[in-house]
Amino acid sequence: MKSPGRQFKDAIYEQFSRIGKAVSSPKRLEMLDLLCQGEKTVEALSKETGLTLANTSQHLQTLRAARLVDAEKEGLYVKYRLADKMVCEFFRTMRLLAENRLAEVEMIKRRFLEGRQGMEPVNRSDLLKRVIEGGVTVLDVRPVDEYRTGHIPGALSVPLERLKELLSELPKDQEIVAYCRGPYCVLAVQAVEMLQQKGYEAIRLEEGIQDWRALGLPVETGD
Amino acid sequence: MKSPGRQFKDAIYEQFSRIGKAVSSPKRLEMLDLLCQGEKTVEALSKETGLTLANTSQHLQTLRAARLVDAEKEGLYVKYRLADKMVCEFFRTMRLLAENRLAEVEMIKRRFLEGRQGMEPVNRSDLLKRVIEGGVTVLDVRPVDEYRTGHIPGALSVPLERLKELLSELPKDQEIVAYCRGPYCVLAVQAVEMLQQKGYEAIRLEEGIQDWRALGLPVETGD
DNA sequence: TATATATTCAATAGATTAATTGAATATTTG
DNA sequence: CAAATATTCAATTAATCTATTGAATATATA
Repeated sequence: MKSPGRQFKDAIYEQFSRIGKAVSSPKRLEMLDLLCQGEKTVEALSKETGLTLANTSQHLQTLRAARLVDAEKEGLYVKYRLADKMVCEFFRTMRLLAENRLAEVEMIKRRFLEGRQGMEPVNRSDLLKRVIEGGVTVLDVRPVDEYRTGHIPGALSVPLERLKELLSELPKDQEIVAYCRGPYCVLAVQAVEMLQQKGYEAIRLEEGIQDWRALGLPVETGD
Repeated sequence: MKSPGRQFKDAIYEQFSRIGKAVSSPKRLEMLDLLCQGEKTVEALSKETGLTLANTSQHLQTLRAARLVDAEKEGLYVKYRLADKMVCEFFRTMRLLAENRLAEVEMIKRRFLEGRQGMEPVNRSDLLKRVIEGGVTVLDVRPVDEYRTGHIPGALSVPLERLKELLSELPKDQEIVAYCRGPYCVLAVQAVEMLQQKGYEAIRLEEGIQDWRALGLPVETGD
């Protein structure tokens, strides 16, 4: 019936579509984004995404079937991690494509940030330069384990939940730059809001550690 | 109910998943791959993919809804093309990810090539070098319009259907290297089979023009 | 203006997928 | 060994997607 060439193509694109199917669900994409920050337990992913445990587990198994993530049992927990650094790059490419092609992404972002943190449309490359050159206090407001996996050199680890208690240790005379997982993580937004309320001059860096790395900038690991 | 942060994330990843859904169908992936070679009419894509016209049109509209392709009516035909060069890069990243992570891809390829063209596992970088340096006759066996959109410098345009009639113009004393759209296009495989039957020393270059470009090599356009 | 051609639209049936729920399994801790 | 915890499995329902068919639209040609 079908020519050998046709059968071959069908089989090949069928395989490619396994990747596509894996990244066709919003929740799975959110999980991949989170896993780009480092390994996570099912429970942690469940909390972050707002899905039930069973549901989270099922999505993770879909991702695993597409060979995008690996699972390993460690004691009572199962830890999931990206199967390859390439997955992270792929996700980033997809993210950039969506940002470039889908006007809705920019709109949703703008609507969310409206009214928050003074709405000032920061000059991003200028802010990046200041972060690179120093002279500002850089806060990494993600959970500690994500900080340990990789952070901007010189950044202080101040997880959002601990920000209040650590406020006293921050310099009042220097501008504070907070960053988190990337443009679609709200941790830094919340941190900046709190800091501004307390009278600090604080600003958010949209870039996450993946973007930082993609710019060819050095990444620090450990404490 | 949902926190603003949660609503924001849901909306954003929902948008990202539009891209994922678009590339979750084997046939749509095949179409994207074809469109990476240049613009095509609905009819042309229908013939290449083996889908009915109505079906092809529907898939193209799905791709257009995800803003991956653009359509333009030209006379009696509607021409579809990639909405952005980025789409091609994204597809390539996805292809490479699938090749790296899904062992099945390599298996399917091996099974198809088994028994054909002597099965010799060519040293690919060596072959590329010979193509770059010259000393071999390079044939582009894709349709002429794809050749015009971009081809390996110095390659001769010999569409597979015209290969038989153009045989006499090929040098018998030089090795012939045939290439087509890439590793999952069968045109070059068929060309090499025919050439070998006719007594030529012919070999297939797996790389398509996208891979060639990604290697930073120059691309020639026009005739 | 009538006809042919290329494409799209609309309706349908069958297949696949996601969320939900409750039960089952496996590991650790008391 | 029993209880607690983390994860997975299985079954169900609702929603979504794909392929198919036949009709409708739009452009070009005779």
